[in-house]
Amino acid sequence: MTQKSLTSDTVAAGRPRRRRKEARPGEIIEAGLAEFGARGFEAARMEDVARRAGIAKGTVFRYFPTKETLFEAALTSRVGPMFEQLDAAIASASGPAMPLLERLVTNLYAQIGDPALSGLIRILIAEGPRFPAILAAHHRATISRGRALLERIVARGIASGEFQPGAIAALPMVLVGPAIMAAIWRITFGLIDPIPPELFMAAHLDLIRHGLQGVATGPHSAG
Amino acid sequence: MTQKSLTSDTVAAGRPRRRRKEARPGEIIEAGLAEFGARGFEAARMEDVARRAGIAKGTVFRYFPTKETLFEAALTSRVGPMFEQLDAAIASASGPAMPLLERLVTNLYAQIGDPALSGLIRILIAEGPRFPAILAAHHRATISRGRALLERIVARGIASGEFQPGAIAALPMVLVGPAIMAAIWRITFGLIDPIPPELFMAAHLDLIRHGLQGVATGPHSAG
DNA sequence: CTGGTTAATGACTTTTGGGTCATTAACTAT
DNA sequence: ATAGTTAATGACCCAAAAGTCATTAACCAG
Repeated sequence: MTQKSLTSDTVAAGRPRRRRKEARPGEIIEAGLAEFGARGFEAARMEDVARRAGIAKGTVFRYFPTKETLFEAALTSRVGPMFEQLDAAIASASGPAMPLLERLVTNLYAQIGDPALSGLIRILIAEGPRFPAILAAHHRATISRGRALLERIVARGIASGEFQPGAIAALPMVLVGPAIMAAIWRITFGLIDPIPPELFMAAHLDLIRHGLQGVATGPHSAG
Repeated sequence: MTQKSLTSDTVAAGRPRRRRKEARPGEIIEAGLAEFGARGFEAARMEDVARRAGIAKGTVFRYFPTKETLFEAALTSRVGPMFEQLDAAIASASGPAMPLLERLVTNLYAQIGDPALSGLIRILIAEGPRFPAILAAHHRATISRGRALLERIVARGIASGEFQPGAIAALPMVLVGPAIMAAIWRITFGLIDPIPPELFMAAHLDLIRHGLQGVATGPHSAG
């Protein structure tokens, strides 16, 4: 009597139930990722997550005891090397460094097009301070690896005399700055003022190429 | 009798009241900006905004009828040309374009250091989709002006033969990509893995310089 | 077919926080 | 002083959403 007023006549009449213990967690995580990405942690509703996953709200809580748990699980499911194949390619490649760098940048722009990645980026920026552990996990698994990859390419280019040592070599990260900007642009002003990724990438590659090859300037440069 | 149980003996005992009709809105906006920047729109608590502004919760609502109103007022208070002086400087300057560009970039890094701007950036990225009008306002007032400024500098450099036309000239935005990346880095991995802004700026300037001056390559370039 | 196990359900409980308003008191004009 | 005006207050109200759990029914073993 403490709960429920419905008795035998109150029929659920919803969609048929299905018992799918194995598949649920993954589906809930996908739904959660979508909701968190679209609304942010606080604004996302567990009931919407459930609806998106095609189940009842209570079911979500059977698999993830709290909203925070789901959030962490969802974001942790996405930590992982984005550059695995690239990494291998770099290790086995023997030619000049520039094509490798171009390949990395091209790869980056391909990833940026994926809405799932946009969502992830937005979440990390928005909720980072509230979930530092998640930030650290992504830093460890994705960011620092990407950075190491870049550093390896640049180091190789310098060793072969293809690239000039200097401030860029000290922080090869800057080389992907424009791609980061493209990603941010997409998730902010992309709707108001879209910029074709090809345009961005072409300008980016131009910038990198001439920057890294360096100008054969003597002690004086301007004319 | 419908409200309040406190009678004459229940003394507030808080800090002394002060009537400051003129100063309140601005102070509340500052407090709101800080809270929204740190937590995001949903997670920010009106009571915390009040505490930060040194007033009672009810007072906030005397000036801003809803949380949304405060949010909009706070973000709108920050729309405005970030590049006003720079704009004037460009208009009156007559020398080569490169120093102007360097000045713009240097200026950008100075701004990035300001935590208020970091907060603003985070808010725009996180809450943009929920408040498209605010996004549009910033695009109009700040972004598109900055872009126009950049374009003017690059156009001038090309006219004088200082810069090469090409993909970069078609999208001068890429030239500030690394600064955007630095700002994003700061608000995400800045605590875990800090990068000195000088390092970023030095690499950025190197990248720009050699990219824009172009390499005097003949039909073949590699050696 | 049948009884046992447990995944799934959603009405319900609880907590949280936006928003209200009767009361208080700061300031002002006389 | 003192009465009038209204800025400021915070206890309270209530809707919304996280989280609970008694009940239901899918699936399976025998």
